[in-house]
Amino acid sequence: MLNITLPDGKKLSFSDSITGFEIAEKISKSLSKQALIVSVDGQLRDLDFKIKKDSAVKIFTSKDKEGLETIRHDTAHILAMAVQELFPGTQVTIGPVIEDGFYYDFARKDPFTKEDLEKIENKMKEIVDRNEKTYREVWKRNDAIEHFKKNGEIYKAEIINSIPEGEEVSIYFHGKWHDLCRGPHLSSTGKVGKFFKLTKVSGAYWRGDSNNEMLQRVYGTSWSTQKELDDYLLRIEEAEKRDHRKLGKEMDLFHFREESPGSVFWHEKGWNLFQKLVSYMRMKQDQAGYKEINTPEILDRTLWEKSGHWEKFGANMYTSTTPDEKVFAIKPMNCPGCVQVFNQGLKSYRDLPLKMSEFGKVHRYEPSGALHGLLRVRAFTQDDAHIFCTEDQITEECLSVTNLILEIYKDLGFENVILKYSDRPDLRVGDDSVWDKAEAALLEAIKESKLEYSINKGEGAFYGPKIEFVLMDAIGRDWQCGTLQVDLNLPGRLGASYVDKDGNKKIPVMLHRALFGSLERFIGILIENYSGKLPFWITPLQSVVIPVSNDFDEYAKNVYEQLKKSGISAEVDLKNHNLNYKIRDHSLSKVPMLLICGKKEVDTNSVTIRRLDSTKHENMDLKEFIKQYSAFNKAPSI
RNA sequence: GCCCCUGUAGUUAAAUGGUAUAACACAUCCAUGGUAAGGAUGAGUUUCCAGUUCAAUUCUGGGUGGGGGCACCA
Repeated sequence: MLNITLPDGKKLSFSDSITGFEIAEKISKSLSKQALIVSVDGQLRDLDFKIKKDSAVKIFTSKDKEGLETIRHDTAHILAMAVQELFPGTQVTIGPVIEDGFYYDFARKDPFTKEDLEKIENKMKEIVDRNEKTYREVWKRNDAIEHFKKNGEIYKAEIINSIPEGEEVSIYFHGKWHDLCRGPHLSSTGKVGKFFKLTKVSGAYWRGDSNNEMLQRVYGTSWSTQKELDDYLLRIEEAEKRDHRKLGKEMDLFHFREESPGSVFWHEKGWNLFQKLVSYMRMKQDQAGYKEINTPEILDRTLWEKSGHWEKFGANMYTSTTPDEKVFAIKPMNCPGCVQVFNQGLKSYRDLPLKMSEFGKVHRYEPSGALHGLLRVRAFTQDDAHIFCTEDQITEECLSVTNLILEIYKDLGFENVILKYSDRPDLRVGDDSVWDKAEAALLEAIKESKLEYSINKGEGAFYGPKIEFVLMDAIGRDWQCGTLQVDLNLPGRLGASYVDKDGNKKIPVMLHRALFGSLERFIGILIENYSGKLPFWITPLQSVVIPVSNDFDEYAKNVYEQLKKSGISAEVDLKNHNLNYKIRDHSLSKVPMLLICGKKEVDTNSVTIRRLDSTKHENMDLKEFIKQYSAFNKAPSI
């Protein structure tokens, strides 16, 4: 007698062993058609897995995450089958499911071309039509290793070798083709359907290690219906439309050029946006008790040696040798400079916590392949601050930083924030006992903040553990921005101290924090989040005054002058073009408000507002307009 | 840095072993227009360095930039 418990609590009894498929059949005919895999006591299994003891069973269809992931996993196998049929001698390695799809890494001398992808895709569809039956076998480890070695699959043999002793080595067959795989899989290749597409090819290191050889990775996406596939492809297209590199060009915000890869040439409007963010943050930080400072961009090599940067960060540093052969480094971080400001003059425990902020421009020699528009550059401005405090103050200061960050994100329209906590990396400075303390204090602050957090093992900075603030944008992508790091190492290395109550010198704790992280990067994120239609108060060009014809140029100029005085940014468009042309022109560059001036407006001393993405006309008295909109010209929390 | 793709006016693209085309933008002129492109005229271009060739923007190699990934990371 065998008792099966279903997720709704219902129990079914069977006399003998039973498979998931048979249970599904028992429940309903339609379920048996839709069933893809099962879980038995929480373990995902094939539909034909023989259940021999009392178990809790759940049946998954394509509507479940587990079902869809299995479809993707199977599509990856079919990809590997197709590649090996078309290109004999190609070795298979791994082919996992990823967000929205899957990939498979192959070892092959010749690279796959775009045409190859098409051929492979057609072959995959053929394999689905062949509807090859899937079955699972468990092999002895050594037999499996021998078998794959004999077939020239040295990567597979290596993978089997690294499977822990005692774990089953399962081999899945789709017809004759077979692969080492944990499973589970659909019962046949036909079950996968044809709602997939191969999206790109790229290189990828074997086992993710850049010391290893490079394999060829084929990416694909796979869904359970044509509509889901179409929706996904549309979503990708929509995301491309908000690419900040494209919008930055269209909106005339910035550009890059060959003479300085990874460094931004800010145009007037982009720089205006940049400055609006800076002055907003100055105001917020001033309210929160920060003192703004500024330190040199170029500092002597010896300081970087003392701080540990020369050794641990040297590969990313720009250096400069002067005519008299002295070596300086262009700062990749602001911290050593800030500590020097702290070191100047004697500090008392009464001065703590001392919060020093700096909009510091740093340069880092990033690997060329990492550069990506504003999101990853070689020269960027950190909205940095260093908080010198006592060990007892760490938790409280961390909490106040967290609150400031959340407030600022909210002002800019990001309310969905999670934390990532990273502890000690392999490459680090300082004793483990010091790390123990720093990690504990930071973790305590996180717990008190009550925010959701995840742990990244070994991802901390070389001088201390850190929290990263990750925000979610309008289309669900997450971006790492702010960071908060506890540092019990640098102040000691650089000789920072304060006089404590008892008259003895003590070494302060230093917290490093950045709110947006990099202004450049944050602007990129803002542009993508808003598709270029930024909140009014940070929009660089808020209005353009357009006369209906030259007859109204004087009035339009007058309106423009008044707007400028009120702090609303404006241009007046007196070019030889008609109204339609100008509306199109400024709409494409995403000016939120166009102010149309003709006879009617002159007569009533008013403007007609035409908003971006609206064809409504709204006539408003000019004084009233200025009063209303200059009030909107600041952050929500100010 | 590694793998693949790629570099043509300000921008987006087209074409070619005999130095190149269009649209938009720009300039001048005409038109003076009420909510997403009015018309005419004009000026402007093959990423750099080698090689092959009578001839290279085109073919080959390299540098460099850009893109998609990997690795790295704010």
